[in-house]
Amino acid sequence: MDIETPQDAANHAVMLAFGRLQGAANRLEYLLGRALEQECGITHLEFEVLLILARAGEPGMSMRAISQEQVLTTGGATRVIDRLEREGLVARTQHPTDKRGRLAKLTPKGAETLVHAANVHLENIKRHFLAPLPEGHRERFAEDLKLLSHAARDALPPLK
Amino acid sequence: MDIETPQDAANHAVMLAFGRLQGAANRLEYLLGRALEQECGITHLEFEVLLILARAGEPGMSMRAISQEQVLTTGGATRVIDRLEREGLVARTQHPTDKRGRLAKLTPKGAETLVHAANVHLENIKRHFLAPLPEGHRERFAEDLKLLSHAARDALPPLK
DNA sequence: AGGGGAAATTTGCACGCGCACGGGCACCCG
DNA sequence: CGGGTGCCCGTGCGCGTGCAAATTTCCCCT
Repeated sequence: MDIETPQDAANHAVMLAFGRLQGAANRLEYLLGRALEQECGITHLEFEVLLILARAGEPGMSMRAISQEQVLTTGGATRVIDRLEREGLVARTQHPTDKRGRLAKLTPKGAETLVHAANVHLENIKRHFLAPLPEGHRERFAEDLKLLSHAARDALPPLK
Repeated sequence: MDIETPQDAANHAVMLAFGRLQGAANRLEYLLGRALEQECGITHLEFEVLLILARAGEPGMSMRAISQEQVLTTGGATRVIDRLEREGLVARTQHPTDKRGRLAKLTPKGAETLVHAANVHLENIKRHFLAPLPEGHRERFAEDLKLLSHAARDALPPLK
């Protein structure tokens, strides 16, 4: 037991650092998410999913695979893809060999929307994510983020 | 315009880095949040609010001030404090001079819960947040997080 | 070949939060 | 000193997501 009083907790450097990770991520998500919604008509989550589908390329991706790229249950993935499909940004196809599975892939309209949104998003990332960091810190910061993100992925059991 | 194809977007280093910030934060929040819920009976947000109240100390904090420490509307703050009050972890008092305002402060039970939760949380932070980072990177990483968090706070207009 | 357990997706339910509005109060200006 | 403007808090509504059950299909073992 390291922490014995509320003040110990309140001023703990490590806990503060973790709080700032959450704080930075939450504020940036809100800030940049609003911009995407207003200028492109998609939420930040939907943008990230389009990005994932762009990486996946041709055969498409299963609901489960999508859910594991984000912090989502398969049910959550179903509904995100539902919305994107309704908007015509994504198309579902049957899995070629497994009739249980369905694959989601970008439509041309989805690709177009993604490109537009990415330019909007990138501008905001530069302003709010890159600019505050000292020039010489950015590369190592990104590298550490990668380590953290991968470690967290490995530690997180697949959501139902 | 920098990005012209979905592939440009999918492989853009800066966008990838931002995605990893979100990914790491979301996964860690889920992972550590579940632990807090199961072992301490409070959500991660509730924990962060207890921490904020511990820092605030005696007079207490207004709903608005709480909402601005997190990414919350005042309505959201009202409801978080409602739950914490129902659990006996927080007490509301009238603002001494302004009859519109109410102040929330930790109860002894809240302080006790906070200390317990902080120890649980800290253990998980060490394992999932500190451990994946190389020894020599941690200090600068925390420093950069602080820069980012503060910049984002300054850029984010107060939520209604 | 048949059967049972596992897997992929979808869906009803519950819950938390942003949003926007309403009531009450403070402050300032005339 | 009175009225208007604006702030603080609380609440109804809508939406998105986790959770868990149900359905369909697959796959392995006997």
